[in-house]
Amino acid sequence: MKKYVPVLMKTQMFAGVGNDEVSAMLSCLDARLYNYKKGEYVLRQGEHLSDIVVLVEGTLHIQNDDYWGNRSILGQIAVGEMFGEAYVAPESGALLNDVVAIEDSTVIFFDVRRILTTCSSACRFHAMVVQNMFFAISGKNRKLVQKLGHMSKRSTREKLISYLSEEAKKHNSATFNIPFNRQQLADFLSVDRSAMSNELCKMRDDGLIEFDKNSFKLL
Amino acid sequence: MKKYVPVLMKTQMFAGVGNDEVSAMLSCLDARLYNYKKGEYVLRQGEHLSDIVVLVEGTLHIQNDDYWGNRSILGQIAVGEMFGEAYVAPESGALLNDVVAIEDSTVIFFDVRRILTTCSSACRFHAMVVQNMFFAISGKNRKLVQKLGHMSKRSTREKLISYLSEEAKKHNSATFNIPFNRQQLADFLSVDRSAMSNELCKMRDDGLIEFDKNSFKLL
DNA sequence: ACAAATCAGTTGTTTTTACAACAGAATCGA
DNA sequence: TCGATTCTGTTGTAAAAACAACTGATTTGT
Repeated sequence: MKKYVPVLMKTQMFAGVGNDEVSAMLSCLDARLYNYKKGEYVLRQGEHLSDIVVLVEGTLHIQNDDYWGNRSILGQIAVGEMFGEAYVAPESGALLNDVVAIEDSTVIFFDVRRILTTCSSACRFHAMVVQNMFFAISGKNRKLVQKLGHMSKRSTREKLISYLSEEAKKHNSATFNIPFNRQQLADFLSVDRSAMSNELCKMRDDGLIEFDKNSFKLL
Repeated sequence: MKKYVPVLMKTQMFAGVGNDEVSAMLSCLDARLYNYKKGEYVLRQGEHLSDIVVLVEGTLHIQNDDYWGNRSILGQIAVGEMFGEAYVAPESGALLNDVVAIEDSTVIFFDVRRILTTCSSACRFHAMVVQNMFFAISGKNRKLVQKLGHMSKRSTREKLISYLSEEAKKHNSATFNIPFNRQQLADFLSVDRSAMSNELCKMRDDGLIEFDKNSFKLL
């Protein structure tokens, strides 16, 4: 376990916590290390979870199979990222997705109750971890709400307007660069790339926006 | 402030905390009470927030104006609900929405750092509040991810398949009732009601599902 | 520097969705 | 109970998006 302390130190969860403190907290947080071979399941749909999990080696996929067996990959988890935090609330019910190792992987499970219940003064940094976790989920929440705001628009143009307006607000300027190329933006907004490209040009023709590559200007 | 302790006790934030304890914690959490007349802004786009806010009287709307001034109402906040929790992380940047009182309203602001930094032993229930907050936002997260999973599907049929599959998993059964009528389900999935109704019937004709009112069965 | 790969825009066709308008069934209220 | 309202399904039409295929521009790697 000690081997992975440097990895843990770089995670959001342990941001600002020193090497020795992380080591000291491992037992206090009931950290358990597990290895998975490529193809093995880390978490299964239907299971109940009361741990927050951090990937310290390898790569994982979050997968979803619908009732008729169609599989879709919802996301990829890279080293240092945490998952499971959305399912740890007592009332959250069973997991609805699978988490699978797509290469040999190692994860560390942390009991959420041990995280949230500050223990003896032995771990002075415990409160810091709680804050880190809270802000991490809070930030995730914000991103989800924002994305949902765009996605809930019916037309491609409305989605673009929603997204671009928000970027302008974030940058506090009508001119800004976006962190996506066209395909990525289309994927982000769940629309067809060529249709979106087409719509962007129409919006330019209508005098709503100007753009050049990743640089946009709202008029 | 004391007047609203019974309201606070019913909130997710203070679940399981007794009357006297809530009262005692108000100062420890730096609770500040504000009144707003109908039409006044509780929070404004562009502001920075480091408080979690609980509505104790009235009704609020979360509004969003795009760059060209088109307003959309993202949601309504009822008595006992909290908001702002997605923006309290230090790195979250400015608010992107407005919160407006649509009738005379009263809210209580709680400094998030005071919540997360457990104080002296005076408030034994402080840890409980931290847990409550954590689970609340974690649960919100889960709902958002799930909804996003449906919304990211391109066609109405795929959205329905995604939603119905998930309901089946939740109920652990191929037969279940949904908590929406047709219009509400259409709004939830951001599609047209009549088109959705049409698609549901096609899915029935294709032998995928059976349904009667709110009761569905996957085949 | 050059070939290969990636990226952005364009066009035409097909499919899907939104929209509007309506009808029958179910529900609600007086 | 009766009228009004709400809910659900149906249909036709218009609008929009997806899809496929292609072009030229830009970037990348050797």
